[in-house]
Amino acid sequence: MARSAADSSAGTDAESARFWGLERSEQSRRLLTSGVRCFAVSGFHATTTRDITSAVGLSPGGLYVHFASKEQLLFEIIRTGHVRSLDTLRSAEVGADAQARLRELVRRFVVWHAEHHVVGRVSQYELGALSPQHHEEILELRRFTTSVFQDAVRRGIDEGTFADVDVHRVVRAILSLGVDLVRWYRPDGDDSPQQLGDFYAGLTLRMVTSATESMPPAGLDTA
Amino acid sequence: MARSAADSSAGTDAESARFWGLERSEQSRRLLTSGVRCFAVSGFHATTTRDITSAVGLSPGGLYVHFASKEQLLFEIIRTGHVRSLDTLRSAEVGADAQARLRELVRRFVVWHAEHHVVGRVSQYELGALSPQHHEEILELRRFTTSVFQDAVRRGIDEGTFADVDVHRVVRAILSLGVDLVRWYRPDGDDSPQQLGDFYAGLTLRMVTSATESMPPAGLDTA
DNA sequence: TACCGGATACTGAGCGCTCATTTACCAGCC
DNA sequence: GGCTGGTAAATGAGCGCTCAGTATCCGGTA
Repeated sequence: MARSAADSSAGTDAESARFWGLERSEQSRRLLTSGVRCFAVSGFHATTTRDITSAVGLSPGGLYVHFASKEQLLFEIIRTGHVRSLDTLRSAEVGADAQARLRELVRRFVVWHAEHHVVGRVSQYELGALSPQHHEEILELRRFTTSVFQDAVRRGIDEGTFADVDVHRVVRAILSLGVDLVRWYRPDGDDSPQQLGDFYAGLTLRMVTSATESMPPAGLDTA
Repeated sequence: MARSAADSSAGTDAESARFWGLERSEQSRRLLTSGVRCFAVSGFHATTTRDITSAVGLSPGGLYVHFASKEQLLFEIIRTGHVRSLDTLRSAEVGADAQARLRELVRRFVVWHAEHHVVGRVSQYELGALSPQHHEEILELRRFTTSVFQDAVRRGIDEGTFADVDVHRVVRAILSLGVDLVRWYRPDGDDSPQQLGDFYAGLTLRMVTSATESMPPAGLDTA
């Protein structure tokens, strides 16, 4: 059975510390976890500082001992979510052939988003509530993620393992499949994160290995 | 060139009337269109009745002549979005073979979400702001959409045209690709809605026609 | 051991403000 | 003269955040 306790990345204290960072105080981590839960359920603007703090037994003012503002708390959540997701991609083996490489990347990306679908939902849905500076900082992290996949696909094309697919389009499709998980995934559903990872990795490989059909070039309308 | 004026489904008065419904007054339709724009940019809770009404030259109270509440306005937007999207699926030819059928469904679904990505974003992202009753009503519409795709895939499997794929999983992937469009699609990007429709239709067919790899059955963890 | 000084964590009242909605009123118009 | 579509002002609730004050802990000192 899937580890249902890990679905919001705060199963145990040790897990929580590893996820949010060892340098943060336990109370800070509790507030982050509470924020994740509240933002995921109601969205940033509909959750109050009272909601967040009362869930960890603090009064409203207690939040400002640990964070400068509600928005800062959101930013720490979203940044950590993106960094952790990127970490799992970075720690993937590079040595294997292009097919194994892409398979592993997709698997990791999907597994991460399934296991951390609550953090993921906040990271994807509440971006618009960030300040422009914070927003830009997150977009920078995303460009990194995108380029990891693009490099993997390009490598397969160069090697001749993959068909001559449109890299941008295919990578966008791969990211869509992973990202959209956070919208519908439920830990009590039929699939474990690993099963979904395997399944989507299979889909992805079919996307890049089958022969390219005659596809109109980008920039021209077919109509 | 893609019809950029139609990207929020309110290019002309006639288009607007056809989209929102002929029975609605022009001012109502203007408010709906303004609501779409505001909700898409800032989200439901962060947009004020002033934002919505001032964009059409009304005072805040003017909204309540046409809608019972801000939530009701949101509901009308989301309901209409889902109904219109479903309409395009329903009006697709049934007669052709399973492959042509699925191709056409995906194409229509993708084209609709690209052309109406602003309405689509509100429909997908602001569901949580609806009242429980309204929320449930939307979920009902979604089940319809899902079953249209499921029937199409099942038909291909029964006919022997498609591989013996997992219908639930594949359809979820198809819906993910279409739905996630509203998150990233920009009308000034490289792809027109039709091109994306063709591209994703191609991906989808590869998903269902290639041989099934050895995939673990759902419900058991691979770990 | 006893005491002190200061840092840290937190409380909870409440300020200043904004919000959705209501109400009272008004102008055309069939 | 009521109906429709609108305004402006008022209402009351609730928001993020501040701040004066309290509790607790800890190292240094004698």
